[in-house]
Formats: sequence, C-alpha cells, structure tokens
Amino acid sequence: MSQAHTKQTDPTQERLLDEAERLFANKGYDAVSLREITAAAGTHLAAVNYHFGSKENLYLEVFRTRYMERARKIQQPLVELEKQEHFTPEEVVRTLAKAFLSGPLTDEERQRHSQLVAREMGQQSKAFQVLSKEAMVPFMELAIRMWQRCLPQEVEPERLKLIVLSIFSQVLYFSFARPVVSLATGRKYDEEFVDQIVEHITQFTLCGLGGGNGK
Amino acid sequence: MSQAHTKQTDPTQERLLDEAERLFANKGYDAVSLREITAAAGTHLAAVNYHFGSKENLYLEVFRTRYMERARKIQQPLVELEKQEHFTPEEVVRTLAKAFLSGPLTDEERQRHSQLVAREMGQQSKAFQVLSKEAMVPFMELAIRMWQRCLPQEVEPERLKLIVLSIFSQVLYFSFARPVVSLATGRKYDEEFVDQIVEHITQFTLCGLGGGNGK
DNA sequence: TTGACGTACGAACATTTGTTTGATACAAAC
DNA sequence: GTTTGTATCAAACAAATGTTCGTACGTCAA
Repeated sequence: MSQAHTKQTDPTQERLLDEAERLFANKGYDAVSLREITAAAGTHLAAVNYHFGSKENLYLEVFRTRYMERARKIQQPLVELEKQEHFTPEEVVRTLAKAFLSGPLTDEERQRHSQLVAREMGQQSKAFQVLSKEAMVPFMELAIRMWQRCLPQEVEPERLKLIVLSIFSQVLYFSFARPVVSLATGRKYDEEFVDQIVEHITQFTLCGLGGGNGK
Repeated sequence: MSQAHTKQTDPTQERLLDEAERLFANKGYDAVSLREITAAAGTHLAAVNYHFGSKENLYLEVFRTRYMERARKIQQPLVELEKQEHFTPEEVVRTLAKAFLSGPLTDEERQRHSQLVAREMGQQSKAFQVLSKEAMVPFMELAIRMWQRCLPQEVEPERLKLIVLSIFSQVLYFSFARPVVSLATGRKYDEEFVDQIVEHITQFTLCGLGGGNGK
C-alpha cells in the first residue's frame, strides 16, 4: 500500500521527481510513460505507484515540490528589492525580467520552468491550481504592490494588472518560444542575447508604464 | 492502400479534419485517440488511416489546411492595410492586435488557433515547420515591412524584430492564457474586455515603439 | 452481366499504457 | 531470534492505443 508523503528526502523519490520533471517538461504529461521515467531514474516501474500512488500524483508532486521551489527562487530578487527603502520602476521591471530570463536558476531549469507553466496553461489539470494560486497570483500581487509604491503618479489597478500580464507574457514567451525567437532573429540564446532581451523588455515596459497615449 | 490527397472536398475528410482540429487543440496530440476523433466525426476507426495514412499525417494535414486557412484570414486585415497609401503605426498595432483577438474569426476558432500554436511551440513536431515558415515568419516580415514604411524615424531591424516578438507574445498570451488572465483580473472574456485588451496592447506597444528610455 | 475501382466498415493485430500483485531483502525494535 | 515495517523488484494484469486485414457496398465502363 502506498505511503503518505514522508517529509524526509528519500533518494529514490528525489531521483523520480527529478527525472519526471525533466521529461514532463520536455515532452508533456501524456507523451511520457512511467517506464521511461523509472528507467531514467534507475529504478523499477512499481516504484512510482509505491512512492506516489499514481502517475497523476507524481505529476502533481513535481509541481508541489520542484516547481514551487524554483518559483520561490525566481521571486526572491523581487522580494529582496521590496525590503529596500526606495526603488525605481526601472529596477522593478529589470529585476523581474532578469529573475525569469537570467536569474538564479540554471538555463536548463529556466526552460523546464517555463515549459511546465506553458503546458499547464493550455492543459488545465489539477496542477494549474497549485501553479496559479501559489505562484502566479502572489507574484502578480507582489509586482503590483511594488509599482504602486514607486510609481510617480497613481495608476488604476485595472491598468496595472494588464501591464503586469503584458510583462509576464513577454517573459514567458521569450523563454518558452525560444525556437520561434531564434528563427525570427537568427540569434542563439547566449548570454549576450539574453541580456539584450532583458534590456528590451525593460525599456519596452517602462514606456508602456509611463505614458498614456504616446502617438 | 492510402490515397494521395484529393484536392476535392470529401465530406468525410472534412469532418475528420474538423473534429481532429477541435480535439487536438483542446487536449493535445497525445491525449486524443483516433477512436475519439472518428467517433466525433461520425465515421469508423479505419477511415483515418485510409484518408490520411496515419495519425501523425492527420495532425499535419490539420495544420496544412485548417490552420493555414485561418492564418491567412488573420493576416488579411493587415494585408489590406498595407495596400493603402498611408497608415500610422497606431493603425498597424491595433489592426494586428484586433486581427488576433477580435478579428474575422469566431471566438472558438481563435481559441483553437492559439492553442495549436502554443502547443506546437512547446512540442516542436513536424507541424512546427509548417507553422513557422508559412505563417509566423511571413507575418512577422509583413509587420516589420509596414513599420519601416510608416515609422517617423529609422529603427534598426534588430530592435524592430524584438518589438514584433513582444507584440506577438502579448497577443498569444492574452488569447491562450485566458484562465490566468481571467483569474488575475476577475474579468470574463466578453466583447468589452477584449476591446479593452486590444486597446491596452496598442497603447503599451506604441509607447514602446516611440521612445527610447522613458523613465 | 461482368469487371474494376474507390469507399466504408467491422474485426483483429501487436504494442504500449497505468496499475496491481506477490515475493524478496534489509534494517531496526522488542 | 523473532517480529515488524519499509523499500525494492519482476511478473502479470486489464485496458487502450495506432495500425492492418478482409470484406461488403456502391458506381461507372466495357
């Protein structure tokens, strides 16, 4: 019979979560078989149902642990910035963009992260609730809170929300749709190009924040 | 033996393409079975392999016909605008955003379209080539061409490409990530909200286009 | 009528899927 | 030493998958 989640770190569980996340992110939930995952994790098929009960539970656990752990890492730079006395809108945007595109994670982790999000947005399984309620919504609220503190003039929350969504859309797109971006620009995703993207998003957003009708 | 694509419109083929597209868009390639598709199309299992040869070929044919047909419809308003003597940057952006978000398609068609794109961007099957080479790249080139014609000052193509990608990211996101957007804003996707989104993207982009560092 | 051909359909195919079972090894507790 | 509980593993399970085969129905030409 399957055991409830031991808060301890079982090495087999860890390996299963690692490989499961990697494969789920790369190929999607339905395209990955438990045999593929367990083979990659160097264990046997029944281990999944022993440790997690089912394939779906393994998928959910990937979000509850691996995904959320990284989501917190991504938020961290912005949380730090909020503790400071003063900060500019430019700092907020750049910190946010950097956190996603060149932040504390490795490049592979970043790709996994955005792939998991993007897949879940189109799929809407139970993991979507974890993702939205525990990661996206709090992050959005944090960003909005910070802008309301540092923006020179008052901005209605309606518009602020749309702006935050526009930023998220860019960050997610430039990180998820790499093939399209590379194809369109002819650029590889090296450090220089990523810095350029961060700078582009920052400038692009700052202007959108500042002005009303800039025709 | 399977027959090559008859250019004629076979009613069974048509129904299969319709239902296949709907289900592929909603659930993803791997999550849909041929039995599900054929049942929805009111025919038998073997029909797919008879008319299209394989499941993968059916999927590709969805992109080659249904998808591309709509992609052309979406591009149409912008193509029309290009024929005119004069147009403003604002018109270009608004036309582009409108084409995707409230354009000539029905709401259901729009959702299918963006879902297919988003799935393919993360999946990268053979359909991605059709999608990028025949739909996205030409569309991007059209947009860039138009901006270079109507922008007051010269803008380097590098930056222009990034700007176009930023627009695409927003358009795709607001159309694909509806659950997130609704959850974040508390708004339903009614006509009023969509108009608001179009207006938001237009203004957001125009400012990003116009200014350098607008701190 | 006969033959040929394109289409439709049911049944079966071999794989692959997630899940379950039963047995084994190992460690700690009594 | 015995017991108890946990982790590991191979084997088998039923269900679902994409694909193939054989056949029947129709239409048009000879």
